[in-house]
Amino acid sequence: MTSPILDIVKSPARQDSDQSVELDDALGRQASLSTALVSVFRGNFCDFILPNRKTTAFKKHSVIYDVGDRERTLFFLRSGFAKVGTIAVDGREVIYDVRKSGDVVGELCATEKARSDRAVALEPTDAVCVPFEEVMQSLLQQPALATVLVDVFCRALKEAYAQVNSMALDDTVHRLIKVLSGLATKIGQRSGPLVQIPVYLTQEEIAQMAGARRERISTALNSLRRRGIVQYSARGHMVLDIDALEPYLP
Amino acid sequence: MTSPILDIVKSPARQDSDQSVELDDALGRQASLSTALVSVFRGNFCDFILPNRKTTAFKKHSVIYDVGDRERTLFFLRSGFAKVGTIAVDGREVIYDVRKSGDVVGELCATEKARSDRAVALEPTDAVCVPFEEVMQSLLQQPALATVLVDVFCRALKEAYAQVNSMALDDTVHRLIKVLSGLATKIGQRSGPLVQIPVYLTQEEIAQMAGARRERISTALNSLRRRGIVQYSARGHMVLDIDALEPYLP
DNA sequence: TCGCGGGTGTTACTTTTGTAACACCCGCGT
DNA sequence: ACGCGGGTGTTACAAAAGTAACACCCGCGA
Repeated sequence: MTSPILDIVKSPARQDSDQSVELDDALGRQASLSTALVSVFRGNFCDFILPNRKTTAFKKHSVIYDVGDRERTLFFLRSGFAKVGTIAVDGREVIYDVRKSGDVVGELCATEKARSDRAVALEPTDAVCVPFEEVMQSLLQQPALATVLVDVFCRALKEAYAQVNSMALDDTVHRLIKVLSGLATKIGQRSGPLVQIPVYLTQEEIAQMAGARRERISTALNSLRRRGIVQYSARGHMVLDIDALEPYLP
Repeated sequence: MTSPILDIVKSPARQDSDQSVELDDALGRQASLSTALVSVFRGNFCDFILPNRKTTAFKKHSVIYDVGDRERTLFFLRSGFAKVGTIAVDGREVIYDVRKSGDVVGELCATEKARSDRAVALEPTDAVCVPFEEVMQSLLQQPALATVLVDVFCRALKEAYAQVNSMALDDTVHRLIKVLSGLATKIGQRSGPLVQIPVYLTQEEIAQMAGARRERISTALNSLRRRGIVQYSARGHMVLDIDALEPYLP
């Protein structure tokens, strides 16, 4: 993954004063505003399910599980990031969500024999892999954990519905804005009015999240940059100005 | 709700031989091919949660719960049909799903303080209303029920993702086809190669399920009728020829 | 019985989106 | 050092979807 920032920053589309801002990992690592998936490591989930299990390391871009897989296991992310989505028969890709350490991935196998979705590591990622059967068994011994599991599903469901809304009602630009602000609240690292997205996502991937063509996203992104809503940090990571973003939101 | 069948059947768009077929309630009521939401009445859910509770009757078109509601209760449908969806600030509506007796409705309140969705009875509908708290409590006493609840959420999530796929990848006609075949498998009543949809849905509602304008749905529906995929029964209920439908599906 | 309201069918027009094609820039490996 | 490949920016053009407007048909209630 190269980081063609200079290209972007100097591109003909640039007309204003957004210097590539200096944020990278400088202010990062502080409280992210994640509200997406409950951290399954609180609520004793870790105490019950995770101890004495080895974590598996996934390399960047490696497939954690894929469409058609028949193994039924949940992945508890301990570090890194993963995109979850699917690939249609014709090869076109859709991304439902990006998840980070503390989130679960692979929940859908609860009702499936063969997976209909897939997850791919966006960065080097460590995960604890637990067979679905064993998750359900620890639920029998520790019923309070059910709350956590229900919460995981419920949040995912709510977000999926939000995505349906956006696709049904919004145009490309507003879908993009929702994708970006979703990323900001889920995995963003805040510093003042700016939020940095700590993973590198290609325009193609953003397009797959927004349900639009990459070319449109490219144009929309530049229009947002001219309005000061989007910038790029030194490492090519996106930085959002949430104050500037908010007025466009609902 | 009027049933303008004659209008439809005799409309200028008609060019072939689809007589309004005689099926209504004649062959109905037999095993529907529902696979959508697990019947929560199996698996002892009813034994534990539902006995000694009164069922509430909802009139056709009455709102079971609405966007913004702060009460947290699940509704276990015992008869009838309900659409679940939402209304945007500008009034535009989106429908996520149609559910029938045996299904739950209102699950989303598990993580919300204020509901972001709404459910409306499509027919006179009876439901057992159970506060979410009590559901979780019976889970503590009867941990095996967790399987059922997880299943409910997981199926809803899987279907929501399918909807996202369709909106991202399909054009209007294919989205319509998926909506129809989804209705067929969820609430359809089968008789031979034909499946009847036992609720009356306006084109507007179908459009809200497909994420498209009513006008397009009207046209697409007529094109499907000319191809023999869709017919109307005597009471204005849709009837699908699943054999004719299948080739268009994936 | 007359008119109204709701649902449907259809069309001309506008807007949005997708498609195709290409140029550019960069970093990397040969 | 050079070229290649991947990611980005941009445009002209074609296709799809939304908009607006209207006609029709029906059932129902005044």
